[in-house]
Amino acid sequence: MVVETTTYDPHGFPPFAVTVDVVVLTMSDGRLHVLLVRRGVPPFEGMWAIPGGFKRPEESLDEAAQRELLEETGVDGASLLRQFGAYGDPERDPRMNVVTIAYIAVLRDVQGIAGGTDAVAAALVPLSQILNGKIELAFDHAQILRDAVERVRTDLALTGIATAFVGPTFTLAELRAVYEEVWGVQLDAANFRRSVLAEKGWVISTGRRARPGPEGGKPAELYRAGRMWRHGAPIRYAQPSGKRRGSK
Amino acid sequence: MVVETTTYDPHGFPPFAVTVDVVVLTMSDGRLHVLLVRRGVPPFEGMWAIPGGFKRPEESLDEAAQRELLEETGVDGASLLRQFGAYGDPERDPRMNVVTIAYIAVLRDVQGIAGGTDAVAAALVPLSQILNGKIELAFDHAQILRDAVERVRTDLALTGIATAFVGPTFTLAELRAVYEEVWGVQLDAANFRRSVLAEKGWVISTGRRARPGPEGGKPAELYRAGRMWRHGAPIRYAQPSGKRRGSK
DNA sequence: CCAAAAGTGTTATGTCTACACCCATGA
DNA sequence: TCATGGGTGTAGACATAACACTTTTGG
Repeated sequence: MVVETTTYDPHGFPPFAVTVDVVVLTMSDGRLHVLLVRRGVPPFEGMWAIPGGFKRPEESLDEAAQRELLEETGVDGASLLRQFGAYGDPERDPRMNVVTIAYIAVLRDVQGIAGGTDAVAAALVPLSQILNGKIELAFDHAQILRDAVERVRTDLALTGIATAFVGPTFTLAELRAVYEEVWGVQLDAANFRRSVLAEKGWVISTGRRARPGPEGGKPAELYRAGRMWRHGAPIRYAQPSGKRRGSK
Repeated sequence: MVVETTTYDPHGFPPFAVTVDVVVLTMSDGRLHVLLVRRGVPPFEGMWAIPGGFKRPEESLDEAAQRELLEETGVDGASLLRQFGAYGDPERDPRMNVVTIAYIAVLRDVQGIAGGTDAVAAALVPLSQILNGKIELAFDHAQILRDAVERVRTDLALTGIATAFVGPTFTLAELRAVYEEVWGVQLDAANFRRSVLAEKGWVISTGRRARPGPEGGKPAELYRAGRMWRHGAPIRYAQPSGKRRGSK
């Protein structure tokens, strides 16, 4: 079979449609949200779906994902995109054979994130609504989304993805909230702080301070992300065993 | 653009060829090896390439990978296959637009691993020969292989992939050798043993013992993999900082 | 007997966790 | 002044790394 696999005829191949889907994740109101679009035509008319579109012959997969992200959110950021899976079951689209390459894009919460697109058709939906089955998604998009969340969970401990959820400057409480929400745990604020500050290069103090919330409290120091996040993360994966406390 | 992405015409899409490539990794003679096939026709005639082939319209990506693995190695094991990336640069195949979905398959070393295929055209090649550029690969296969190795490295700490490199029963030295070779580190045999035996469910003693090597030594106990490997690995990632010693 | 590799014991060091306590702010 | 969250200190539990030492084999 080696011969077959290495000497294929350029013209005798089965053609497929190739699409790129982008799972846009963001932290809104302390909760993980995903950007979904509502389908206007069959199949799955009226259902929510992950935004995506055809790969063009002249662009790479990464470029296609970047283009889709720009079209859907107005955000131009190749660095935010991360490919995490390909889906090609013959039945995944009832009309035709479609192979889709799925990407994750982590954005910090932006008001009017769906501004560049039709406001009625796109919305930020709380992830919990989908994971618990309250909202059904078109095609195999529920599975794709579950896989995306799982990938973000592991990437949180392995890469600097956490800093993509927060703004260019952030408090350590904001950063901690990302880990707590994505992993579903409570992290000790004191120990979290020490882990992140232990090594120079994770977070860099800006000297400025955030305004306390409406209920008071000491103003938190504002940091920006250091270079170390390119090589990993300072926080290890914590089991979601709710026996921890914050700094309430 | 939402409308465009959700209402595409089933007949107006750009067609692509979709292939599945399988990076078959194995531990041979204490070294990580990859199964390659030699191309018999242009382009890249005579060069080594990762085995693969077209996805068929009626099969899923996983099934296509499983079929390719069976055809190339005679091994039937869906559980060994792990999808890790998709590659679709327009220029990656000079003849046509090909999107390939790449899989890793970890096998224990088998004599005649390429037995089901043309023996002249397939071979197990030491990974070092490719990573250091001694052997050039066709297409973007060098990149695919680098990505595969990187994925195996992280999976080693996160999944039970280490046990796929060894046989159904194995000594702890064999298991340790997998980590040492893939990570490029030396692990303390005593501490490795304790980590793996600390929790019941990683390895299970068979009661039998392996024959010592040609240079003597105490016969090592033979273990089989427990159920815990489904949920992770007992060994944490160790930096390749050669300042450790084995139990020589 | 010796060399080699498996396997056990031990100890210093480092990391993690939990929680007490102080600080700075809004109301 | 009180409530709220930011930020520091610290003691015990736990994990890790290093390596001495014992065991069991082949030659």
